[in-house]
Amino acid sequence: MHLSIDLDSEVPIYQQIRDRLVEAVADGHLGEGAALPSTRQLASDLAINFHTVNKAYDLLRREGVIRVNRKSGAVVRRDSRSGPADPQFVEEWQRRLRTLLAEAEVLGLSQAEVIERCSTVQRSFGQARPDTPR
Amino acid sequence: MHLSIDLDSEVPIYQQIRDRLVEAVADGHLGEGAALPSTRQLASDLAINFHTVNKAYDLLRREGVIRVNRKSGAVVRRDSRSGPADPQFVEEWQRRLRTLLAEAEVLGLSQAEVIERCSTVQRSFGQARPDTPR
Amino acid sequence: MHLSIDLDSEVPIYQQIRDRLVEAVADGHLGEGAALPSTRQLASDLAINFHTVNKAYDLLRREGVIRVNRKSGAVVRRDSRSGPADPQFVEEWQRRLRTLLAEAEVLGLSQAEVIERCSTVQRSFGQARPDTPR
Amino acid sequence: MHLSIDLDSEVPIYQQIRDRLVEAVADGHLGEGAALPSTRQLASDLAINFHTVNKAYDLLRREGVIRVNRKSGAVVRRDSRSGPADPQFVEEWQRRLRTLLAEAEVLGLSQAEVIERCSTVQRSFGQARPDTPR
DNA sequence: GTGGTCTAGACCACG
DNA sequence: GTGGTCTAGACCACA
Repeated sequence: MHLSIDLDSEVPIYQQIRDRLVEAVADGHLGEGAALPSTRQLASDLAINFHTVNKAYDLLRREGVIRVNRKSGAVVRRDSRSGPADPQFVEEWQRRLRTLLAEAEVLGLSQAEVIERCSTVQRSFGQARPDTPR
Repeated sequence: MHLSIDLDSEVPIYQQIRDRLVEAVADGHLGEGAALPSTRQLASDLAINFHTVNKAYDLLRREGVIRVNRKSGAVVRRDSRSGPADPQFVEEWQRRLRTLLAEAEVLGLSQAEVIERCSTVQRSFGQARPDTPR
Repeated sequence: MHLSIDLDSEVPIYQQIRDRLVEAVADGHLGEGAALPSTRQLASDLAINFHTVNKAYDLLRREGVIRVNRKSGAVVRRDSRSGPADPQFVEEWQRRLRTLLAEAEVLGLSQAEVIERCSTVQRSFGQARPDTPR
Repeated sequence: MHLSIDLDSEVPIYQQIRDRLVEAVADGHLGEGAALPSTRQLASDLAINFHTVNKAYDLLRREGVIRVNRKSGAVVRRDSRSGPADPQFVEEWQRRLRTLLAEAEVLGLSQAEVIERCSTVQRSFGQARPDTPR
């Protein structure tokens, strides 16, 4: 398991870990039931402190993405086939979508181009998991 | 000019101000050349420190969204008709898009529904500025 | 004997076993003198390590709920008809009661509703053991 | 603000802090809007590390009991007059109630005595806030 | 001055 | 061997 983390980014490291793992679940590299590396292992790989990884995992656990088991470590609990999640999360997600699309407008990206980029990203999610009907 | 700010959000206030203003530009409430309220005025309206507003304006300036002039105050420099912006910004935007779409997958939103939501938001941007050709 | 255990709960498994067994004694499914399953049997049923079951039984033994005998296994030592227990246990129990009731207040449950819920649970305890005078 | 914490308890310190604060909210010592001491201040008072207090506050924040503001610190967000909370929390609360009442049975407390103890505790909650109708 | 992040290391609980 | 807790201290972001 390799995650590309930027130690100099203004985005907190634990948040980057969380984001990369969510992406890995979305694109099918980590399916439901897949085991994540142990906190200390991943911390060692990324050359960071294990508490930072711990915080990322804890965040994912609270979001319902993984479950953490003292014995077997962290395991993916829900992926794109797990059905709808908490409406509250969806609402919050929608707010961020609005902001991101507003930024695209100001950046001068046309609405059609934005939709095209969305579709491209979505297709990349399907690739590692081609058997899933949509 | 009214901006809805949540003082208890985990999102920094200056970031919220920046986000709301970007949205105002995107939906046409603030077109190119439009004047933003003075920092002290806005700070007073929102009952916050004017340094916080200053920080938001400075962020928008560095992003190329507004132009700040000592005597005429802050003015919108670019809106959705201003043509393409710095490719570096676009690249960074694309990364955040990928993360946001990955979250949607994990939340269980179908790809079609996500595209639909994007389109809906984009249409809401067009409404206050119907004269803009696309 | 079937106990519902959640392997992913934040509550330790041995604690869950202990809790379920205490509830089984309270609701009359396990009366004074009743034999508990052997540690290896129960561990096999729950698909967990038998050391974990051992730990639960040891906890119950120290609490005075069961008696453990090398050849006859674990037997219920006291149930609701056994008379008052160690005042120290009662005192500690009372502290936890206070915390739990405080949580109910903060959750917005009315005091009357809380009492009602208590009574309902207590009635469920009486059902499997209707002969006990109160 | 003084909280009685047992450093030698098997209950984690951050959990004890959380429990004591919930009780303080329930009994009216901390009403809605009341300010909690700063994390570092409370840590100093209790002679513990501020990270431990931090964790307690974070827990309360996630439970919806307090809100945390970079400027003004932690403030009580909901007390017993705030109306019903998340049904999921209530359900989890009910499970713990069942376990606690089962323990009372096994301890030899009569059902009537348990109800009496509940009522006594509840009356103590009303004392510091006598104006609240129930 | 407030909380948030990250590091570092020790010790414990769990299974 | 896994995660959880606590301590300790540095540095930064926010308002």
